[in-house]
Amino acid sequence: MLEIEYYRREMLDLVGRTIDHVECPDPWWIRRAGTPADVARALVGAQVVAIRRHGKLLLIDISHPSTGRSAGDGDPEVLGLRFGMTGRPMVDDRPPPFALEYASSAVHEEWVRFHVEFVEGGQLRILDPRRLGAAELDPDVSALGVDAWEIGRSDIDGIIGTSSAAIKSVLLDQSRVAGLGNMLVDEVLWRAGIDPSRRAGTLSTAERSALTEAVRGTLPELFARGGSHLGDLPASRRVVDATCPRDGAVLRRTTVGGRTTYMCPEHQR
DNA sequence: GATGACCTGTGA
DNA sequence: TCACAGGTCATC
Repeated sequence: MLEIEYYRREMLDLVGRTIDHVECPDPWWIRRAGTPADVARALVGAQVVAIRRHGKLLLIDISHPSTGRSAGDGDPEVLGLRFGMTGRPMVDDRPPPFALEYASSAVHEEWVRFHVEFVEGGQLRILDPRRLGAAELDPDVSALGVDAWEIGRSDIDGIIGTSSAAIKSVLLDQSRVAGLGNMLVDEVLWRAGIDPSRRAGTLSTAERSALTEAVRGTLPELFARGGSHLGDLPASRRVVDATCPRDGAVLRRTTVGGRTTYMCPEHQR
């Protein structure tokens, strides 16, 4: 999600431009939006009005000044972009501002899944080697939970509810809280001193406060450092026999919610 | 709520 | 050669 916020800021240059041409070399990548012809029909002639983010979903607000029609008559108002793990945008041929942890920084033409050219010049290209991302028209933002960046202490009880699932699974559930991925959740739970496999509903009031503060502290801090992989429990420690930077214990590698999980058996309980 | 499939580049 | 990465979705 931190990466998506970088992308959002990078793409702010597109605001005000009018879409002249759309290419969808990979129909798989736009499957949610229909066929390449559907997408072209929906986007060409539209103007980029704003670029927002909710969780991991990037939202491009568009208007259709040339048609003279008002909203609500069927024209899409939002283009949604999901980047998955390996997707990244290139704006006007500028490379993304940083490297991804699990993806090559190379630019292969065959990795371009989505390509938009603008009347005023320049273009937006989405590269996604592993094809985990997707484009979507008018995505249902209401299906997503509160944005993790905006989370407050009062949100936590609603997020956890009466869930008996592992707290890690709950935090990864985008419909409860949007924006936390596998590595960020591990980092947050490590900071809060909470075992990822703990049943969510069993968290005490103090633990819920610690969890909230961990989320609120971690996101701005790691954003400033440059990405999700640069936490105190960084990607470089997600290896066998790595030790906890807090107490020196050997980190445990487990599976929680179907995801590889690193945690400290000494201080996460 | 839990599990596995899906996508494919990467590194052992 | 093959396990693994993780966000999302289908299925139980």
